Amino acid sequence: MDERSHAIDAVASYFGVLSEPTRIRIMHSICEEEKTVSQIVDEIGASQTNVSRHLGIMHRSGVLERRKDGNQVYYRTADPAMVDLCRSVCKRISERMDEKMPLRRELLKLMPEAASRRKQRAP
Amino acid sequence: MDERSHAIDAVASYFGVLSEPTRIRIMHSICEEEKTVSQIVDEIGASQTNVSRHLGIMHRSGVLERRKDGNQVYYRTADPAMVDLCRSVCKRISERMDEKMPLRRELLKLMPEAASRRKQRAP
DNA sequence: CGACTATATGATCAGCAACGCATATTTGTC
DNA sequence: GACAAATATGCGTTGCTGATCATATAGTCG
Repeated sequence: MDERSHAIDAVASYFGVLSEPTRIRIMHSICEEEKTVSQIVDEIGASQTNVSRHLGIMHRSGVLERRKDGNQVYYRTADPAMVDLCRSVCKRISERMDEKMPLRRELLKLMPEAASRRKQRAP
Repeated sequence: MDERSHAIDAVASYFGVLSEPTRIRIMHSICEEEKTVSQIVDEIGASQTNVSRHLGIMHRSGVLERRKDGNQVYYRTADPAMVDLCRSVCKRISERMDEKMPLRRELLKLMPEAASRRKQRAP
């Protein structure tokens, strides 16, 4: 494994950290201010086990930092620059979604169930 | 599944497309100019089947566009803005890698053959 | 038409990643 | 020390994903 491959793996791995809906929710939840595990659990509505696992993954891969305060653990984003970049990506994706489905909003108003059943996987 | 969940899934899914080393190689290979499948296969050194599959995934998820010319198929990036964003992310990750391994440069100086392999663009 | 090249795809298998459950660990409180 | 709260982790299950093989489709050339 040469240096280039290592760099490529690192980049892919980083994107992989952001490729989970739950982890995106976590990012969104704490991108402005640090929060405890319990707070995050309450906000995103996932099990404590699961949130703790995802936080561990994000922390080990350098996306998040942790701070312990007594009984609780606060997590925060490790790199403001990266957060901004991710924000830009998310924004751009939203724009593209709108371009591709301009009727989306209207459809959701007209047929909420059909619209939500509409698409399950976007491979 | 409400609208917010759908957006979150879309974002995670998009990052998922970029979470594969082979797909990062493909992106890197064609981010400047469109290329045929064969060209990409030769450049990144993966099987034709595999490259074709990854190209299919990237195309279906809107990352790439295709153009057919006779016998061959040209692929190109679909969104220059997104390419720039990804470039920024990659750059930032590299910086973070350097921060984490400050001895890296020194090690490379000590092992010249590794260093000489370091930065090679396809001719 | 037949041979050849370029690309895509169905079937299959292995590996991994996410989840839930139960449990461990740490810390605060009485 | 006993107990409760907050967080982490080992284990087993399950579903998704990527790689490979064989084959299909489409276009080119003679």
